[in-house]
This record gives sequence, structure tokens and C-alpha cells, in this order.
Amino acid sequence: MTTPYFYKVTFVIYISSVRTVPDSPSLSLSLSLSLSLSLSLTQTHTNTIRYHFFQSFSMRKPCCDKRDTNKGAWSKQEDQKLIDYIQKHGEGKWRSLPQAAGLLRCGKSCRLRWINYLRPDLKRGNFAEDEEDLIIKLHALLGNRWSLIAGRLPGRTDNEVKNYWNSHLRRKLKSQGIDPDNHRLQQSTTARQPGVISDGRKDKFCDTATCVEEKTCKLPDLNLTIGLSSLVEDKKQHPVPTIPKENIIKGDSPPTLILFR
DNA sequence: AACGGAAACAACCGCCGATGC
DNA sequence: CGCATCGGCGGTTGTTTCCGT
Repeated sequence: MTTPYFYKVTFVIYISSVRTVPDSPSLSLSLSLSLSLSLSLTQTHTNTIRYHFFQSFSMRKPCCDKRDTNKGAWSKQEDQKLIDYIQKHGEGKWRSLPQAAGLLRCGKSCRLRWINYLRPDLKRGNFAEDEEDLIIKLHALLGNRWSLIAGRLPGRTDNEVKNYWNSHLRRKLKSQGIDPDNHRLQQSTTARQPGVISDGRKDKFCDTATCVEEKTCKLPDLNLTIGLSSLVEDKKQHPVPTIPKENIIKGDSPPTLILFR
């Protein structure tokens, strides 16, 4: 005999609209409708309903039971357990891996830790100048498709590339007056000229209009050409996707797409 | 030396397509 | 064909580290 499940389901729908009325521009109308249902269902029914509910309302089941899993930074012991397990059994079956490896972690967390940090073929360390250039070129072509970009950089992960882009390259392009989203020169009058300060620790980029350290400022050598050949050459292995529409420059626009140094 | 803000980056989350049953 | 799960992706958040004052 199937166990009956008792569900009380409450739907609350808010329909909101804002209308511009001459005398009362901020007038807003809102309607709310609430509907309550009490259902008595078998377990089979609830499974079916739960599935469609998650699908329809994009509320997925959690990938694991959050109550019994660790979160946050990984300890050395956890890392070692994961490494040992994968060396012995190989990658894959991430959902069942934590229990098999004796880890109180979500399978997704294990996968991410391995792929982004523990994998033996990872390069780590600072990005070289040629890697920076390649990321910028590829981003101009591919947009935020980090896994594709990372695929062209041996030993680098999509997460690493994405972080490096957001924390470093984005700012670098802005300082050169280039919109990092579309790789075009910014039209604004406040667009900055390219400038770089080397302070011995890390490169910093400065605004030459306001820079007070002209002696230590240097302009980057930008000899710009556009090249796609290296991507096209092995497109079987790394297919070149469609260039995002916003990255395509039409008409008489100045050639501002910076691709190859 | 202490503090606060900025930068860097590891990790998490939700979504989605692929795949197997 | 529908259901269920898995793996991968990109966006975002949280924590740590760095640096200037």
C-alpha cells in the first residue's frame, strides 16, 4: 500500500504594472492573487509532481544533502583523500564519489576541487604575457566562453581564466580606453590613454591624463593586426563558434578590435 | 603596528544539455 | 518518449591577502 502524502500548496501570484499618468507619474498598480490547495497524494504522484515542479519553476533538487556536507575551504586531509581516490579509481561518478572516498563533501564540490586545483596537469602561478594576450584575443572572439578560452591555454582552468579576466584584464583594458565587453575603444571623452607603471611588484595601469609619475609610466607597444588563422587551423579540434553579434564591427567604424600584438 | 579598502581567487550556486534507462 | 541523473558552464559570493595610510 502506498503511503499517502499530504501537501498544502500555496500559490501566490503578484501581477504588477506601472503606468505613467500625467498627474501622478509614479502611480503603480499591483494585483495579487492567492490560491490555496490541500492535496492528498500517493508517493508516486508526489514524485511526478515534484519533477514537473522543479522543471517548470527551475527549482532543482539540491545535488546533495546539505546538512551532512562540509563547505568552504578544503583541508589538506580532504585534498589527499580526493587525490588518493581519483588516482585509484579515476575521475567520474562525482555524486557517489564523496561517500566512496570518505569525504563529507558534495559531489560537485569534489569535481570542482579536482578540476580547478588538484589535477596534476595544472600550471598554476602567474599568467605569462603571451597567455594574457591570448586570453584577450580569444575573449574578443568568443565572449565569456571561459571553457573554450581555457581550452586554448594548456594547464589553465576556465575558473582561473575567468577570475584573471575579471580581476586583472578587465581593468587593464579599461585603463587603455577599451571597453572590455566589446573590445572597442570607448567613445567617452574620459577614455583613458594606455599607460603602465612598473613598480617592481606588479604592473599597474594609470591614467596618463592624471599621472604624476610620468618618468615611470610607459606606453604598451600595441602593433595591432587581426588574425584568426591559428584558430581556424585546428577548428576540428577546437571548433570556432559564432562571434557574438556585439563583437562584430560594421560599416565605417574605426578598427578597434585588438586581437594580435 | 593597526586598520580599512581593494584586489585576488577559491568555492558555491543555479541552469542546461547530454545521456542512460 | 518521458523521466532521472550527471557533468559542465558561467555568474556570483565569500574569504583571504595585500597595500596604503
